[in-house]
Amino acid sequence: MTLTITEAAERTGLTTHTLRYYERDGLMLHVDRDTSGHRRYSERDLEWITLLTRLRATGMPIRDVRAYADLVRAGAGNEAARLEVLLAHRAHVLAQLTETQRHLAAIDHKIGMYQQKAG
Amino acid sequence: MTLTITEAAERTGLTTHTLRYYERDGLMLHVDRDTSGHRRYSERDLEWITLLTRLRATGMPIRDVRAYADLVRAGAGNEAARLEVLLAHRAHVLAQLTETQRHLAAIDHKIGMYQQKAG
DNA sequence: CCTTGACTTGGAGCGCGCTCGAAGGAGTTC
DNA sequence: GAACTCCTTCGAGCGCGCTCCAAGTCAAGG
Repeated sequence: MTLTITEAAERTGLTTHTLRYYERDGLMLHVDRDTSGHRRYSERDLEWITLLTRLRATGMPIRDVRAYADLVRAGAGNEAARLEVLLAHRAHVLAQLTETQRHLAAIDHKIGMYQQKAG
Repeated sequence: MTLTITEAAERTGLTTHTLRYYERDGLMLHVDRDTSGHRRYSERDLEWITLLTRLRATGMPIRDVRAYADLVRAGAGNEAARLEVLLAHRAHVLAQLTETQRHLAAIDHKIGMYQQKAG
C-alpha cells in the first residue's frame, strides 16, 4: 500500500511543498514513482519522514539530517557512524533542554514577582 | 556605573551589532547616550537584556519581545497585560519541553536499536 | 594639526527553511 | 475531445534574525 504525495502530507503533517523540498535537498532515502511519474510513498518512507521530523523538531539543521540520510542511503556498514550522529544530537538536545529549563525558572521567578505585586 | 556597547556586549554574550539591532527594533527600553552620542548601558539595561535573552532563547519571536517591551515602556498600570504575556510564553515553553522530550524518547529508542545491533 | 580608535547611522546582504507560482503533463469524466 | 484534477519541475520569493559594510563623528595622544 503506497500513498500519493497529498496523502503522505496529510499523514505526516508536512505540506506537499515541503515533502518535495526535502527530497530535492537530499533528506529522503528513495521515493518510488508510478507509471506517470507521480511519487508513491511507502510505509518505510513514512517512518523515515517521522524520524526526520523528530530530528528537525529537536533542532537538527537540515544539513545534518542530510548527512545522516547520506549514511543510511550508503547502506549497511556505517551503523557506527549513524549511531555517533544520533548520540551527538541526543547530547545536544539534552543540553538544550537543561538550558531551556534554566531560562524557564528565571522567567517563572519574574512571573512570581508580577503575581506578588498583583496579589 | 555604565558600560560602553563593547563592554555590554561582553557582559551579555551578544555582539555590538545585535545590541544596536535590538535597540533599532524596539526591544530595548531606553539606552542613555554620553555627550558624544555613544551608548551607555546601565545595570538596569543589562538586566533587561538578560530577560530579553531568556525570552529569545526560549523561542519567543522578536515581535513578541517588542510587544512586551512596549508594555514595559508604557510604564506602570499594565502589569496584568505583562503577566499575561509571560504566562502565555510559559505555557508555550512547557508545551515545547514536553514535545522535545517525547521526540527525544523516540530518538533514544532508535539509538537503542543501533546499540543492540552493535553489541 | 594629524592620526588613531571607538563609536555613530543607514542600509545592504545572508543563511536557513520553507513557500509559492508558472507552465506543463498524464489520466479520468462528461 | 474538452474540461478537470492531480500531479510534475524549476526557480523565484519570503520571513526571521541577525551580520556586516561604508561613511562619518568625536575625543585623546603624539
